[in-house]
Amino acid sequence: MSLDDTNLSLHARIRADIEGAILSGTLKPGDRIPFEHELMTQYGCARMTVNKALSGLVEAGLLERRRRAGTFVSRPQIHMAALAIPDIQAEVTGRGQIYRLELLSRDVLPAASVDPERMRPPRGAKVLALTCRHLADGVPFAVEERLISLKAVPEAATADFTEVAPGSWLLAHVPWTEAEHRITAAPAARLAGALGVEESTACLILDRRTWRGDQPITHVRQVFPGAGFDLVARFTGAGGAAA
Amino acid sequence: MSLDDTNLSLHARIRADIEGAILSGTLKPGDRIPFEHELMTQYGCARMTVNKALSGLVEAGLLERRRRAGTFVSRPQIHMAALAIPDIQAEVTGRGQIYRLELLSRDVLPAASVDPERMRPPRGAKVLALTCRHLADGVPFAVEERLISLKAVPEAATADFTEVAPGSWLLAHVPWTEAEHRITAAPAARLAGALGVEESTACLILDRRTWRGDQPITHVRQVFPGAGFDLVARFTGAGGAAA
DNA sequence: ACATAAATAATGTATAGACATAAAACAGGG
DNA sequence: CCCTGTTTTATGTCTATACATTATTTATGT
Repeated sequence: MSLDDTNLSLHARIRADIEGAILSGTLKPGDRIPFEHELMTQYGCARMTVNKALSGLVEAGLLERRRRAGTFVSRPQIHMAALAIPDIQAEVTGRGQIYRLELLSRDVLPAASVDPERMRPPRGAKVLALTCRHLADGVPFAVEERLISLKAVPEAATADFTEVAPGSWLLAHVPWTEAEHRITAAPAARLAGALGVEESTACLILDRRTWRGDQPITHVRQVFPGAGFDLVARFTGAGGAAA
Repeated sequence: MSLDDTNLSLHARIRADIEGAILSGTLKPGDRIPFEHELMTQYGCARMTVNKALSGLVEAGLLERRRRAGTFVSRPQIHMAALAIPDIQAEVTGRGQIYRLELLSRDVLPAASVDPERMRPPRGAKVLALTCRHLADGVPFAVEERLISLKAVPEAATADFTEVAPGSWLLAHVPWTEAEHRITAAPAARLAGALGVEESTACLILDRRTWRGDQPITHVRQVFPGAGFDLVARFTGAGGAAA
């Protein structure tokens, strides 16, 4: 089973063996893996050690366990992928380009005047509305329109967003518990000027909203001219099915 | 700590307590949580029980542990979200519309003539190239261009893709181990006719590739006219930071 | 003061047992 | 044949202990 006697701990080796068998296809979704008792004698260890290995794989979603029946390879149900939502500054500098931020507008709005489609701040709260342009080597890379609830993030009122991008600032300051992303395509339209493209240019639009419990924190719409950017989601996982 | 004495197991309760404290913000990223030894006396249990609770939270990415230093709330680095990649048929019927599939073209190509950007099939392998149109209530919903490696999926050569969409067929037949998704925006261009829109219409483009080990299985490019569709990723999780 | 060695304190791993729990298999009784 | 208990069995949880590992702190020698 484990030809290479690496320096892994025993439970990590058991785990790696099973994970490998699943990823290589030797074990297929729905297959039953040996009982804890069998693995225990097979590896010559205590049941807790086997249990810890299997528990990790259950947590990771590779296995399912049914009492009395045994432990089975999960059939990956919905096709999920880990989507890395990029920090724009990191994305630009990661490409070896020079990043620059421009703050195009900054306003404090009463909650009532905020489009409820974008954010539903608590009654009476104030909302900071920002428009920023991200540039890569001086060329517009993206424009973002952002709302920040000052009820949730009062410190934002005094933060200087001419140097640090609001996204990076929030990333470092405010924890969230829920997030929603919506990805669409649309023409640049009224943002064409700010992006330096034609009005009809196809753009990738990323809407992101975050909450802390019930309280909304921020909503941001980032608009990327189509040619310059794409989102990549890479997934290595349990024998799903190729769609 | 745990006011509601639910029917949870002890390690699950410890875990829930800490998870709750993180999600509610009582514990912030970077904070140190009590040592195992302290939690052990606090809950009146063995260290292994505490350890199991914490190990789960480490696996889930909520905690980080440093020997001799203690256990800390993670500062969530990259912003990840679970993205549900939709099955088009399910998406359409889920909206209460009638789904229909049209097979526009079907060819078998030698590996050498396949754009290596799309797929790198093994030498000498044949590749099935399909173009399909998905319709919702008779209106074009998406066009997909697909390559299927007949080396990896020989059964595809004889499958009837005029009824079942290739995506659904593969979903039911072929397990994968790795997948990559790339999301971009572009004008409809040469697919404008098939989609029934202007050439300049902004479209959402989803490129998906799947592998089984090193062997490529399929590549598909699905093109959605901008107005008709969006991808949604919802994430409830560990005290990340609001970007 | 500075490099080096020893003590310390936290997590990491593992053990051998125990009892709990739930679901499947098996038995009988109607 | 169906329904109902009873037994079996694999996982679920937990304990008390032991030693390993490693980064820090403290002590020590130059």
